[in-house]
Amino acid sequence: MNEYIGRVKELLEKKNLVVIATECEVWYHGKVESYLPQGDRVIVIKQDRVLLVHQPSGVNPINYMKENTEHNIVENSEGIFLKSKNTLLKDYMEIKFHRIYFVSSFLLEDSKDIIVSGSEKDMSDMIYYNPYLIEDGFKPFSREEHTRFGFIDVFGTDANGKIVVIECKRDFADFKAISQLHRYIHKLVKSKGIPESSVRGIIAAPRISDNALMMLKEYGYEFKSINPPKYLEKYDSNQKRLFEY
Amino acid sequence: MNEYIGRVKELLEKKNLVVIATECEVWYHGKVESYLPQGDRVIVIKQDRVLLVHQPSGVNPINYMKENTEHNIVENSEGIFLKSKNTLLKDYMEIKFHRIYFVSSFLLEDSKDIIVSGSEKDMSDMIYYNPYLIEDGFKPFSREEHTRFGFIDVFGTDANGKIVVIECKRDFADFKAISQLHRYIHKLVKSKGIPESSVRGIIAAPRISDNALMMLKEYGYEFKSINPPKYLEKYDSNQKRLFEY
DNA sequence: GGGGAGAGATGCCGC
DNA sequence: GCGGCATTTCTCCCC
Repeated sequence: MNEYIGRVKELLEKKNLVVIATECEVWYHGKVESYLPQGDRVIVIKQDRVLLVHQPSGVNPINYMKENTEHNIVENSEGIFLKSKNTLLKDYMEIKFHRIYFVSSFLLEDSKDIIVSGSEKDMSDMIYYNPYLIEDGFKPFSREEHTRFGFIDVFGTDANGKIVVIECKRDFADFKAISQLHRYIHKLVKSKGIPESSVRGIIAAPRISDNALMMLKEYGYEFKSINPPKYLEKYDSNQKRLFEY
Repeated sequence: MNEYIGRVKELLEKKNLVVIATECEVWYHGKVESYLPQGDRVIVIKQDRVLLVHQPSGVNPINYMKENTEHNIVENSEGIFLKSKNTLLKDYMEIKFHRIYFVSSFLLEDSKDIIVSGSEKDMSDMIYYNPYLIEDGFKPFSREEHTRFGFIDVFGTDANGKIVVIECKRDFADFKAISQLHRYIHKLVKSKGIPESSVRGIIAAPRISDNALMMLKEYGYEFKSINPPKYLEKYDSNQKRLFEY
């Protein structure tokens, strides 16, 4: 274990990315307090001083420290510890190592960013550039607008000159989406002195929950079933392979 | 690289936890589509067949596959790939390996669960058992109650027999907390035919945002500044160590 | 399984 | 830094 600990110390100083498989205990003190009893875990310390503690299963880390955390190995009569402190966020972690299975490391280069398609923003873009998806005569004049009455996905007018406020959801629209739409329209009506009858509210989403539909009808809003766009090439399920980019 | 790939294949079959440091490209197709250009990453495949792709920095994985995903190494004229498929969730990932820096592995034993204190539930428990924290004469009669008018944190009566509905927030209370409280009270008043004037709404949180405070005053509710409890022993910042549990 | 709500949510952007 | 909001949110619990 001492060789491993020496190696970890050295790697932490070099600011390498370090992976440790270990049997350990973990204490955390910050917004909450937590204690993780002795057991097998994988610890990753990244080059930006992020620390992740992963259980043998599950997607999310069971404990973590955010970027720019200080990490120090401390050996004393009670055992061998990794003590971590984030002064800015005022949180602390302490890991007691009982056994170390392996230590791996490498200096990774900063990576490129991910390109994602099919988000809510892509949906509002799609509607903005293809207004017929809502209805004939719909004229959008802004999207993703931060106004003093809130953040509106798509904003425009219909064939009869009525104001149209559209709230997009990439998946199910629930009652929260309706109250979000209602809040925008309420503030809009109040601040501009427009009669409520000249504003239409539309939820654009693939589907809507029963509760949300009820709430929507109460407010006199409309639902338009629209799927989020996927610009990237499709996975070819016959060939079981992904496509050239 | 071929040795590494052979090792990964073997380890995937043995269902070990595998850590790979690699220069790679990643495609994902599921609820969204994404493409991650060539760069350095750390890949973790867990024993429950979870796959994580981590950038050299940041807390969250940039791509992931959930539990029970199938993973297969595929070598063809286009290169060496890890192809992953989750039939249940209908999502797919493809990783093209350009270089492999290291491969590590170990068979970890399932770990114990974490113990957390300082959550919203702990807060409602604390208020339930220490009602004077709200005010003298407050008598709670339920907590964390799922009712047909919603999920109420603490429910009780005050010294004058008025009904008290308390919504707890472990951190800042924002306008959503107020509308949540309003929704409960509105439904309660409607379903029980109680006059609105005989129900008091209280937000219990360490702090409240300006917007939320305005909204709270409009509805005639009250704010009580309360911190979430932390039962576990405190981190001693002088001694820089944690304590016996 | 859907629905409602919390989370050490995280992360992004705008003011 | 706060605010408002999306997220392959995740997770839990109830109906």
